[in-house]
Amino acid sequence: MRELTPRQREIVLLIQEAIRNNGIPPTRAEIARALKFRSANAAEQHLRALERKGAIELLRGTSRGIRLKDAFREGSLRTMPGLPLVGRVAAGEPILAEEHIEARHRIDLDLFEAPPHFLLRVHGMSMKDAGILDGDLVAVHRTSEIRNRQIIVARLEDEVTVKRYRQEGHRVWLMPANAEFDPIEIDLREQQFTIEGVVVGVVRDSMRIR
Amino acid sequence: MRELTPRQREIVLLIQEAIRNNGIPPTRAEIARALKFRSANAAEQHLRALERKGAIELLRGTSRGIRLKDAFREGSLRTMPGLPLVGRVAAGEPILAEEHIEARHRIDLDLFEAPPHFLLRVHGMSMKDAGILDGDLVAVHRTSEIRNRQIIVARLEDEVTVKRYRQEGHRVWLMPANAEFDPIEIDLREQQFTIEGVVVGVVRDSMRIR
DNA sequence: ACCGTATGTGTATATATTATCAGTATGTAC
DNA sequence: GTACATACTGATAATATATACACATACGGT
Repeated sequence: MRELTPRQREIVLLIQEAIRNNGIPPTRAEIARALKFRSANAAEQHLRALERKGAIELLRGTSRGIRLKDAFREGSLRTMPGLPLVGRVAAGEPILAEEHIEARHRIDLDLFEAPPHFLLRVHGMSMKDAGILDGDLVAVHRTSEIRNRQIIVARLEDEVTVKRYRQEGHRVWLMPANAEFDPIEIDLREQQFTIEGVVVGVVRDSMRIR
Repeated sequence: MRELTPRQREIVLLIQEAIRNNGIPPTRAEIARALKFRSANAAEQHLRALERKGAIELLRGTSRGIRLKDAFREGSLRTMPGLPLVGRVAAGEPILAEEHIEARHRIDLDLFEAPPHFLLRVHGMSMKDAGILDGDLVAVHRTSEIRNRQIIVARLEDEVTVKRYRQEGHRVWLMPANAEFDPIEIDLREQQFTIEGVVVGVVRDSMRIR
């Protein structure tokens, strides 16, 4: 999508404001009035340009038929169903299978350093020293590009696990953050091993006394 | 506000759906079409009734000028400014003073066991063993009703601190969750001590390698 | 020099939409 | 029994709105 011009950004802001304040998008005449155009057609031209650039969608023959595209819609949280919360994952099934989705939670995505794609409930205390406790939710960004020492979500023989990643050549260690647990060593040439994503955040939803 | 009739509820649902799907409220004719009225005036009459009952507001002389009142608006998250994120708090100032609010973050409130009122950035490692690390955000529910062993946000001589609470008579201990730190003992008869709230959750927004 | 895009003015028109008037029918509160 | 809200049909007037067409200026790229 090409960049919007300053004037075009003003139009988008105006549309957002109208929706926020009045609950309805503006008419061409209202846009013209707000920006002191003497002709409503100036607004029409701007809207056409914004549609060409993919910022909005115009519903033909419909009054106030201006729809902001996702990237320009405010509070996309509202329309967003929310991040799926994945509980226990059964053997052999994809991690985001509908059956595993216990709930959906809406969270500002820009709270995290990379946008999470789902939340996963962690079982066990193997990452205790990294501040990830039993029952915590980890926010996971799906990617296979990971670096050493990042905390990742991996799948090892149908078991989903959260560990710190370390690789040297064809050998991978999944390092717990708890002295009571032992590292898991994997030989990439021999073993089935899938990286589901990288942990970008933690949400603890219960402060039960431990 | 009087109860809505079943038919009136249908109209409200239709308006919500139109806003959700198209981004704009429906016209009288569109309502009539959807509900198979043969006259748009039926829709008009329903809208007038809904306005009398306070469910909607009609903008006169405005196409699609239907505004849902708060109680009927979906996704109130959208209009919600979000939880204030409180950074360092200066001495002598209220914790929620505007100057301390670094940002606002929208999070489903029902994610936590009690609705949080604000987020507070934690400094230091004194609660490490409770899974609260330096830089974490704690979700705080403002209340002064607290029980022993709960993790609370307190203010001690203009210092804001997160600790586990323990009280016996007029003596209070603020217990760190880290052997390297010492408990803080307070005599309620002598010292200034304010409870800002109870920690109901934790959000870690950066997984920097520690 | 010429073209495309951005940014407008000004006029006109078809149509989308609100709004009002005149009815019909049903239930319910008083 | 009669007032009043609900739940519609049907028609029409008034106006709100989208959209097309003609024209102007400025600016950057080729």
